[in-house]
Amino acid sequence: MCSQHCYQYPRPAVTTDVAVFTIRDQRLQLLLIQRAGEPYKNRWALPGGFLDIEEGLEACAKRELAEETGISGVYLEQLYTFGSPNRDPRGRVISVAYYALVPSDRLQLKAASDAADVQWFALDLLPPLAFDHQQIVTLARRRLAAKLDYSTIAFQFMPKTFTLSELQAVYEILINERLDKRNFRKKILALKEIEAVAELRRTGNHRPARVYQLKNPERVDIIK
Amino acid sequence: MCSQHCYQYPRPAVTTDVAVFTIRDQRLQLLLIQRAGEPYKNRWALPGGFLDIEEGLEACAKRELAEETGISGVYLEQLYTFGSPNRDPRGRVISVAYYALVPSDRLQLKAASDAADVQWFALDLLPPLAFDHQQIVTLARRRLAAKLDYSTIAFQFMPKTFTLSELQAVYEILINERLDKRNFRKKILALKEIEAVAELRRTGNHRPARVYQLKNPERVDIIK
DNA sequence: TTGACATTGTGTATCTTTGACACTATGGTC
DNA sequence: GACCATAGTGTCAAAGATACACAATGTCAA
Repeated sequence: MCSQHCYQYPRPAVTTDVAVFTIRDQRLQLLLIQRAGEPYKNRWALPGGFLDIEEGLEACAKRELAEETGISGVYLEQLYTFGSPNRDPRGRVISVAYYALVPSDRLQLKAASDAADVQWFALDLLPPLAFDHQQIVTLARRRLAAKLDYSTIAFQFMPKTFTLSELQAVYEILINERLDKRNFRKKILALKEIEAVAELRRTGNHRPARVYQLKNPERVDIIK
Repeated sequence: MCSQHCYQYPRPAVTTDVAVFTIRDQRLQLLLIQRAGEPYKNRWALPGGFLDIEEGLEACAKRELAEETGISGVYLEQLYTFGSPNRDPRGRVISVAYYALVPSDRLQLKAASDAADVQWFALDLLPPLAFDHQQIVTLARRRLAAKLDYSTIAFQFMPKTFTLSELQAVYEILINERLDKRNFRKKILALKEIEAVAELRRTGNHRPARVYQLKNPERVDIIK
C-alpha cells in the first residue's frame, strides 16, 4: 500500500539540526532538548527536525529552533551536512547542520509547559547525545574556535551593550586562556567594530566601566 | 497511481554537485559538462547527480565525478548545501556541493566517446551555467582563496613532483599577484611539507631546477 | 671552447606586528 | 577620608613579514 507521496526512486528524509551555543555562568554552554519519542527516547539531542517541502534550509533551522526552544533572531550559520547511511535507525536521513550563537541576555527558553525538556548544558559536561549529534557539536565547536581568530563572531555572544571586560571574559572562555588586558583592548578597538555609548556601567564598589555597542550588530566581519 | 517508493510526507530529492578546479595553461580552470536532457538542455553545469539511497554523500560526489568525467582520487571537500525551494524546476532538490582540486598532470578526461560534453573552462570565461551552479562556483572560489592563506591546499594542484618555480606560478595564478621569489621559497620551505628528490628538472637552455615532492601527499594541513 | 642566454638559487636589512609588563584613576563602602 | 575593587592606560623587545640584487648552472650557437 502506498502513502500519499510517491517517487520513482527512493529518497532520503532531510532534516536540519542546530547546535546552539551561549555563554552562561562563565562557561560555554549548549542547548539540548530531550527526545520524547523513539528512537533514542529520553536522550538529549540538538534541536531540529524535518524539512518542510516548500521551505528553505535556513528557514527550517530557524523554525525548528523557534518551535522547540523559543529562540529566534540570533546568529545562525550553516555548518556541514551529515549523511552517513546509518546515522538514523529510521532509515536514510540527511541532516543539514547549523550552529547558532545566543547573546547572554536572551537565555529565556520557551514557555514553561515543556521547559523541562529544553536545557542548557556546559559543553564539557554534555550527556550522551542521540544520533551523531556529538559529532556535530564537536565540529561546531571547532568552527567556532577557528572563526574567533579571523572574524568578529564572538561579538554575537554579547548583549546590545557591554563593557570591554565583559567582552574579554567571553574571549577567555572561548579560547580557554587568560588574555592581557591592555593588548586585548588595543586589538579590539583597532577593529573599529564597536563604539562607546554615553552610559557607564557601575557594578559594585569600584570604578564604573565604559559601555560599548556594535556598530553593525548583525554583521560578522572577516578580519586580518 | 503510485511509483514504487512512497512516504507519509513529501521528500526533496538530494543531489551532489562538484566544482572541479585545476590549473591549466597558466589559468585557473573549472570542469563543466554539457547537459543532455531537460531542464537546461545543452547548458553547461557542474558534474553531479542524484544520491543513491544507500550511499554516503561524499561517495556520491566521487561516483558522479568518476562516471561523468573519469576523474578520481583527487582532493575533495564538502563546500555548502544549497536548498532554495526553487533552485530546480523539476521540484524540490537539495544539493550538497563539493569542490575538488585536480593536479595538472591528471587532466585527461573520460573516454573520447562523450568527451565532447566534458570540458575545461577558464574561470573568468565561464558560459552561463544551469541551475544555481554559478553561485556554487563563486562560493567555491572564495573558499579556495581563503584556504590558500591558512592551509597547504594549493599543493593539491601539483603533480607528484614539481619545482619551486612551478609551485610559485600556481600560487601566483590563484591569488592573481606576483610574489617575491626569495620570500616565497623561504615560507614554503619553512612549512616542512615538501622534500627534495634526487632528480633535477632540465627544461630549456638554462640551469636545471631542484625537484620536490610532498611528504604527505594526501594531507592538507592548517598552518599558522 | 667560449660567450650569450635563461632560469635557478641564495642573504640581509628594514619595517610591521605581536607580546610582555605595572601603575594610576575612579567610584563605592565603611 | 581610608580602603577596596575593578577600569583604564603606554612602552620596549622580540618575532615575523617584506623589500631587494647578484652569482650559479646548464644549453645552445658561433
